[in-house]
Amino acid sequence: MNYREFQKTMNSSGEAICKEVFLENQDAIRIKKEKTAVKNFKKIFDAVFQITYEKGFQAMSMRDLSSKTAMSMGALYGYFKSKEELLAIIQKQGRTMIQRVLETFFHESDDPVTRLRHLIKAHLFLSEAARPWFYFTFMEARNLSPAALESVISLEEYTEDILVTILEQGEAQGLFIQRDHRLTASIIKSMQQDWYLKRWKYTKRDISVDYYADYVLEVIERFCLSPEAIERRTSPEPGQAGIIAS
Amino acid sequence: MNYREFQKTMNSSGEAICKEVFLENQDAIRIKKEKTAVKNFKKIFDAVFQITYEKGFQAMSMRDLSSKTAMSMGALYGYFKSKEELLAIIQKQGRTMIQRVLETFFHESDDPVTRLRHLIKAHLFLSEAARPWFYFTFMEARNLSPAALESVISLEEYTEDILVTILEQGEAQGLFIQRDHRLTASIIKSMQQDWYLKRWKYTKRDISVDYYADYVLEVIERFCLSPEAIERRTSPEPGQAGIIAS
DNA sequence: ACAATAAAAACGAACGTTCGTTCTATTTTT
DNA sequence: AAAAATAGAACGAACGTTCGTTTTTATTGT
Repeated sequence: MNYREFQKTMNSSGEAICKEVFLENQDAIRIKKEKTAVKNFKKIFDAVFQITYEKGFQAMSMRDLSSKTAMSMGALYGYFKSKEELLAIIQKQGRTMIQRVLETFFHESDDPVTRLRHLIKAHLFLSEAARPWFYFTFMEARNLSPAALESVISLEEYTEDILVTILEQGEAQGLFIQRDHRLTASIIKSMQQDWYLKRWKYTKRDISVDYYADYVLEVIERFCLSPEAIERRTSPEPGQAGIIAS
Repeated sequence: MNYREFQKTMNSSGEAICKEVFLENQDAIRIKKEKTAVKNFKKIFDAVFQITYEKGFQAMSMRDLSSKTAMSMGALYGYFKSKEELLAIIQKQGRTMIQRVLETFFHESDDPVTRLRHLIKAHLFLSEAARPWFYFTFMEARNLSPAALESVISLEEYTEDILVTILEQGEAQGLFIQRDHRLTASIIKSMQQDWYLKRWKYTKRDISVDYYADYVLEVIERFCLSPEAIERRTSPEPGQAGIIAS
């Protein structure tokens, strides 16, 4: 799987997310018609991501948001009760979206090795396709209420748990070396995170997400794979290890 | 080298940094006597780190800072010209401190392999000893002026350059495999960064910086070291590779 | 040793601005 | 003409910053 293939399986525009936001918060917002709500939620989210990427959410004023979206203050407040709630809505929707996609990719294969590959790639590709959501979730977590912050932490632990499970299964089947799997998972996550936190760097160097994903996989497999698993590696997916210097 | 040894080579308290801040900005601040300035700069920095860790710098009001430091508003403004300048001072001082320490560790050994080990460890240990400075430098970079932001980026690139240099030297000597060294350096940095960005996670799991450093080294060496270098590895420093499952 | 005096530092109320939010009049859509 | 959505002026609270005053510290003269 490469990024192009991944994109096809996703509804690329954020329209579906906006629709879900509308349906979930329908009682708390003033706008009645779905079409209007979805259109303007998209406008609002895009503007928030744009402004926030440069200044942070706290530094973004409602007047900034008003002028970027070309909506009046009164119009904006038809879509959320307060600035704090707007933050909470974005954070929550981002998290559920991420969690949902990762879950589908977890239940896709049986072999631990290919399962690990798919999951690492899926996570990276998703963070590429929905970069603003990932960046926002990470950088603006501080401003959340304690309860919401708990959810952020539990998502971090949840995604690690999935990786740990795979690594343990793999070890039981003799495919992975005995390691501190939890820490390995942490390290995998740190490399995934770098992709969307330092995106400017990789853009500048013309590094594609496919290239990056293969590199990360190579690092992890060199570290985790047992000698038997390495033997097996070259034949089933020949194009996979294209990075290794020939 | 472990963390305890590293700490001894550093002046642990931030007093030296505060003194330098005083001397560098002496013309811009109202306070005349070094002793008073140093004492209160330390109080101010500690308070800023504490408040900022929870809310971010923008969300911190000068009244927050006033009550946390137990200094009046008027007193505070004797130490910096504006809130923005306070941010710039902390950022700049943090960067020069980091750069200075890393430079000394770069010129410490000849062999690329031990040089790489020392540098990775030094970076991790420094981020442990001066965690608030690292965290602040990363998280509050957004609020900087374009010129100051350029400095942040150039420090990121500088530290990567050092790693790339070592990896290239090592490859020339047949100690490292041919790789995309720049990307390897990026990945090393991402793991180092995780240590201070997600410190709460590692604290919760009782993972020491020594343990983490050895784990990172093992990941990188498995990925980079040539077969000859691996052969050599067990004899010169026997205690080094204690992580590998026996 | 001790007032008297000058210098340094701290204080905190007050200023103008900007913030998030509200509300009613108006426009647009159905 | 009824309902839905937008406009933008207005509000009090909170912001960063200033400044005249008070308190603390250091220096001087006797």
